[in-house]
Parts: sequence; structure tokens; C-alpha cells
Amino acid sequence: MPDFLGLPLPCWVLLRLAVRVSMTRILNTMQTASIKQVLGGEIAVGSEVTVQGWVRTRRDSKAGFSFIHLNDGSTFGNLQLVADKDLPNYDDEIRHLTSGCSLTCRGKVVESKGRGQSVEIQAGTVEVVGWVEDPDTYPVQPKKHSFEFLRTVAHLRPRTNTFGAVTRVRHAAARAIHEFFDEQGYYWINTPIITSSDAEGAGQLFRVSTLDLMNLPRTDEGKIDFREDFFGREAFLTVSGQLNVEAYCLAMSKVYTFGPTFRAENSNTARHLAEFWMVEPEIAFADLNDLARLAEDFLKFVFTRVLDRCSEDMEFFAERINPEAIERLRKLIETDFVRMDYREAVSILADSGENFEYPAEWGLDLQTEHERYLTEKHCKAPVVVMNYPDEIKAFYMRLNDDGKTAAALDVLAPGIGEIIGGSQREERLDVLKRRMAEHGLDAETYSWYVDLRRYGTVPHAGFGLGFERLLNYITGLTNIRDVIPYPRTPGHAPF
RNA sequence: UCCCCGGUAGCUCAGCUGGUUAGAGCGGGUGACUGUUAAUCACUAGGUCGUUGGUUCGAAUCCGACCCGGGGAGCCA
Repeated sequence: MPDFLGLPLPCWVLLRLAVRVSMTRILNTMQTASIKQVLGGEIAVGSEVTVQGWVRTRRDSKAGFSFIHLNDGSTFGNLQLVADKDLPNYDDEIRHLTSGCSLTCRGKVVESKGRGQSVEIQAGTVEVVGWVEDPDTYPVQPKKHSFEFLRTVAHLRPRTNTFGAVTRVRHAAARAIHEFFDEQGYYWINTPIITSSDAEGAGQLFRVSTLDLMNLPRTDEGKIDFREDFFGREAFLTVSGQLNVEAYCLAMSKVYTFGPTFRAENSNTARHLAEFWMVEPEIAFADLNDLARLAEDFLKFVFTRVLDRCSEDMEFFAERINPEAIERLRKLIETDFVRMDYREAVSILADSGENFEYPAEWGLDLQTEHERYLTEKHCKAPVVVMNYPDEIKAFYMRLNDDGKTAAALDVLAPGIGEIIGGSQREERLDVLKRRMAEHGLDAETYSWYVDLRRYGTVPHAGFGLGFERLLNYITGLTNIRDVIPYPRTPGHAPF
């Protein structure tokens, strides 16, 4: 028996237990279920449930009932509600439901008398939560829409089959990425969005400033005085978390970043966004071969999980978007990646007898047509091209002993080309300093980065993967603007 | 940024060698019919033909400029 004078704690425990029990009972009587649960057979036939969602289609039968297909985003399929004409709001409301209306339906789970679904809901009550103001102009109609049009209604496109599926696959892929790294002992490092350094020494940056553009403070020489700015210096949105994550790598050993990245490049293509998400793992005590293995394991893990958890969505992509969508992922999972040196790749291309538009020769980067030949014709497998000419690679990539190549790699996938780019990092203080000088980088800005080579440096390596490009590969959608909720491109940032 | 293509009903498009009142399918409304499944059938409403100048008796149609969108290239993730 609890002693209410001396020991109040057991009383609290009992009270909280009692509350929890009663809450559970309330929830059980309400039985609000997701459509995924109902269609997945989690709700027993014969039991009462409440479902909520948005109408996809309505069909009436003069025999005295209407069929309503409802979707709540929880799964690809729609749940069929059967609404009888005896319902009090049948004539006034139910027969006027159109695509996009939101509703709450309480009813009984029954085995379907029709074909096409195993279970359906015999509606007991149908409460219209939100009408569509003007059904005539509601943009998301039950018909085929162009992706181009749907981009203009980005706030409504998640109500379509395609974008619902993209949303679930995007989530599943993100989750798989975190799982992969977590299971292997990596730490997720939240590198800064605002930065004062340009990670590549190239690329256009978005400026971050609170200065009054109409009245800029000036130095004596007439230049803009950034000492007056919010951070007391110039600041930008990050173009990569790599440099920052390297520091954590040289303490935590295995780390990764996964977050938004910004590029102000004026490139308007199906593969570029001004704001996109990037995955960047970094491993210590590792070389380029370790990195190649990581990239291969990583891709195979993520694809396996997505196929496993989003089978219905993937079947939809295979049916409507790209017939190869599932098969090419399966094939990639089963196939060993081919590794070859850049030098070897160039000679294969030179001897191929193919009539390439651009030449393949030492010192030039591989073109899309070259990448496709290597993966689709020559190797018929994903290819990791390694050790590129030093001149075409960034300052932080490790100079190989030959003095001519950098320890960089690209993972090329059949059907899309480059999907991952990475390198072993230059860990030698003197070499790094020399290369920074050659690239004209400000030693002071990067002094902290150089410090990492001064204090307990180790060989380390990492790669970058554009998350949306990965999603394009998974879904078969060819435009990067269709795999991110609100795409930002030059001249375009609505919503 | 460069090259190519496009902008006609809420959406997808036809019409474009200039010539009465600009069409179809889907979607919306009304009705018929059916345990229906992107149902079917009938009727019906709905358009400043991207904007703007020009050529012409006459422009959705031809020409110029501009705006917007798409594809490709470069760059990259």
C-alpha cells in the first residue's frame, strides 16, 4: 500500500497508469486508422474504424449508394468507402463530393463485394471536413497531368499518385541513409548552413547579409565594409559541408553530413537545383579503396531498403514512369562494381571504336556519353573510375605519388552516369599548403582547415552524393524538380 | 549563359500554306444507367488564342520586341 504521507511517488505512478489505461481505452473506441492500416489488414473485418483523408474520385450508383476513393498519404492505394443513400447527408453533401474534398468517415471494415479491393468501409457517418471551393478549377483532377503543370501547383501536387509516391520514397531513402551510417557507427554531423568559406574554391555562392542594400557601409577605399555586416565579415550559404565535417572526422573517425546545400550557379537543367540536399560521409584512417567500398555498400543498402519498404510506390514508377525502375536497382544491388583507373577508362574509350562527340584523352574530364559507354556497353555494371588527372580536380584531393594524378573517384551508374564523386583528402601539411597557394586560396580563411594537418593528421577520404539525383535514379523521374517538394532554380522560388 | 522547341477552355492538345460563329478528350454541372473501379451514355456551361507593337480589307495563324515554360549544352551534386 502506498504511504501517502511519506512517499507520494507510488501514488503518482498509479495515477499515471490509470490515466494511460483510460486514454488507451478512448483511443481504442475511436479506432482512428490510417488507410495503410486498413488496406494492410491490420484492422479486423467487422470492426468499426474512423478514417480521414482526401477524396480522389466519387462514383454514384442509382441503386442507392456512392463509391468514394479516399487517400491519406499513408500508402499508395486508395480506400473505397461505400456510402448508402440512407445516410442523412447523402443528397445534400455526399453526392456532391469532388476530388480534393477532405472528410472523416466512421464505418465498418467489410469484405468488398466488388473486384479491385479486398476490403472497404461501409460508411456509418461521412463528415465533410473541407469542401473544394470551385471544383471546376481545382487543379488536381483525376486525369493525367504534365509534370510541368504540376510544378506550378507544387502545394497541391502531393495529392497525386506520383508525388505521393515520391514523397514516401524520399522519406524511405533518407531514413535508409541514416540507418546505414548508424548501423556502421557513423555520427551525423550538423555542419553549418552559413559559412564564410567556399569549399571548392569555385562555384557561385549565395550571400548572407543584413546590410542595407540601399545604403551600404563603405571603407576608406570605397569598398563595401563587411565589418559592419552581421557576422563582421562576408558570409554565404554553404556549398558543401565537407571541410567542416573533415574536422569532426579527425576526432570521431566515421561521420557524415546530410542536409541542404546551396549553389547560385545559373544553370537551368533537369539535374540542377539552387537548393538541394547532399550526403557527405568522411572516414578517417582510410584511403581511396576504402572509399570505393563504402560507396558501393552505401548504394546497395539504400536501394535494398527502398525496394523493401516502398514496393507499391516502386511498382507504380515501373508501370508509369520508367519500366526499368525496379529492375535496374535490383541489378545494381546484385552486381559487383567494376573499379578502374582513369587512365584505363580513357584507353578503353579510345579503343572502343565508338564515334564520340567529344574526345576521350588524358587530361579531359569524362563526358556523359563516355560514362554511359563504360557502364552500359563495356562493363555492363556500375563503374568506379579512380585517380583522375590532378589538374581537373580540387585542391583538397590527395596528390598521388606519380605527381600527376589525384586520389579522386566517381561512381558511374548505368542509365544515369555519375552518381557519387569523392576523394582521399590531402593530409600532408606541406602539400596542402602548396596546393592552396596554387589555387589562390586565402590562407587565413582556411587556417583552421590547415590545422587539421598540423595536429594529428591522418589519411582520410569522403564522397558527396546529391540526394535528389539519387531519387531521380530510384524513381525513374528524369527531372530533379520533381523529387524535391519545392524546387528552387534560377528565377524561380515561389511557394 | 548559349542553342533548339513551345505558350489556344480548369488540364492535355488539335487548328497555324491568313478568310464566316475557335474544336476534341478529360475535368465541372444536370440527367440516365450500373457493386462501381481513370465506369459508361446524353445534354450543358466554359476561351482577351502569353503580352505588346506591326503587316493586311481581314491575324490564333505572318513579322519584331518582351515575358514565361520545356528540352539540350556547359558547370556540377
